[in-house]
Amino acid sequence: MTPRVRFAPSPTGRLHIGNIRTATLNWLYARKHKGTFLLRLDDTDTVRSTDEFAQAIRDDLDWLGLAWNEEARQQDRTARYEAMAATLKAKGALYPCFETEDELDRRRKRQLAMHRPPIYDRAALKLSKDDIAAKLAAGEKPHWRFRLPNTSEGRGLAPQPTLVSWDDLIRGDQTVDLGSLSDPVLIREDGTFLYTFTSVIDDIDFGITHIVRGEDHVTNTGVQVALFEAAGATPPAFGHHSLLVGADGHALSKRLGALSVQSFRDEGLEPMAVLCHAALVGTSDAIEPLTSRDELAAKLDFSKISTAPGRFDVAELKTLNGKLLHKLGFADVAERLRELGVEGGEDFWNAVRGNLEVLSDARLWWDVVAREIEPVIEDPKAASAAAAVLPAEPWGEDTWGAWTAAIKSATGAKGRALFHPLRLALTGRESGPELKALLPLMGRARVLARLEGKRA
RNA sequence: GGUCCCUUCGUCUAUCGGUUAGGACGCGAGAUUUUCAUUCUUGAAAGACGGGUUCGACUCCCGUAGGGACCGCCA
Repeated sequence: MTPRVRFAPSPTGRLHIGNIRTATLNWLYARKHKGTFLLRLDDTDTVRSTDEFAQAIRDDLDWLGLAWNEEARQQDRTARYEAMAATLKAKGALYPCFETEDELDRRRKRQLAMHRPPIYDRAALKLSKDDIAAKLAAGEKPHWRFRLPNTSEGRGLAPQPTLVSWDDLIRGDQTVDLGSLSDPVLIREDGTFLYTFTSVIDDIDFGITHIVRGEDHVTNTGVQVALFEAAGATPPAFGHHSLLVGADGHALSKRLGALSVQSFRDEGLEPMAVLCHAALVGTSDAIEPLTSRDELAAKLDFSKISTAPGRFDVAELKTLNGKLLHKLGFADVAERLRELGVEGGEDFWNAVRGNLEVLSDARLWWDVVAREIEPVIEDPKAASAAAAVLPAEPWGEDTWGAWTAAIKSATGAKGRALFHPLRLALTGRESGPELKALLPLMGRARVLARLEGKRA
């Protein structure tokens, strides 16, 4: 059976590192097993969902190179949800409730204050048919809860545990006690559906075989397994990866905006670096730069994902980005270099790639070899002495050695005292690629001008 | 208040009752670069705390502390 997996973001915001990790894991799984990757936009929250966010999510996935085979929007599927709801109501799996949100909220707070679990007491289950008819006649609108199976129903009885178990792809044996949970609301007072419900119906209809999502869903999974069964379907396999925490070890949720795909794009990071980091962070594998998605997919192994929270550090991502760039060949970047206004060829790329953190840094070095920079002259006399022995063109890879040997015999300077001033004069920078490789790309006129302290 | 998960070098982690506790990032050193960066080699560096179980515990159990998740008419 080829797997069918899905990534189901709600279009209420941009994709961020936490989302991307889920998306990447799912995509890689489909890729590795030649399965299908479905993008499902969970937009049942019509107040917060927007088309703009939906499009931004598509753009972000495109940028990451996570192509999807099929796409669905929950807003398009209400007819199907209504049909399933009718079936479940007929079975008695869904029951109407008339408490207001305020009332439920107050009740929860009271329970918490009394140090009791904030669980719905199933009061609506005690409503008689006449009670319900009267309320409906009075214009009251019900919301509908899913009656979790086999739990005790109050009446002074001690709650009985109702255990739902599954063999989690990532966490191993998992058990959720439905007896400690409220019957979830599946249909709002206004007749619209909630995620817990729509997600299960979609997963059934789209034939999803593996649900890989964050640890924040483990309790949901307990409920949803019961829902799958109530709907007469066999639950798929589940895998719950740990969530990410920040470099300080605390929850990421407050600063997700700064960790959005958009911000990674803005900073000039490589999609492949983001993918590698997203797939490898929080696993027992080393976080290393891989240049192909297939290589990454081959490494994917859910059992290697830690159940402890993963630590995400942007600095680490940037380091990874640099290491990835250092591995890339000219052909991999040629087009994007041109877009950056860098016209250098393979010689140029090979000379500078070891000094890049982001690709746009190449522009700096292109300015150094082919455009204008401000030289830094520490000692004008030494600079003119160097200029005096600058070899005639044509220049090649031996030019640097010949020139510096000539300067050394003329001035007696050696080591750092010889090279550091030359680097500053020729590049305006403290560090950079080997000058041996840079020099021939600069050309004699430019070098001479810079040695005179002129912008060139 | 309840339920669940987690805790090994600075960081991410391997180990699944007997190991010189391994790797990666970062850091230090050396080599290359007659400079720096890159690259390569190499070094230092760890089992939260307290109790058990056991011939023997990082590994199993209990407790404490710390971290994470959930307990929504959000997803």
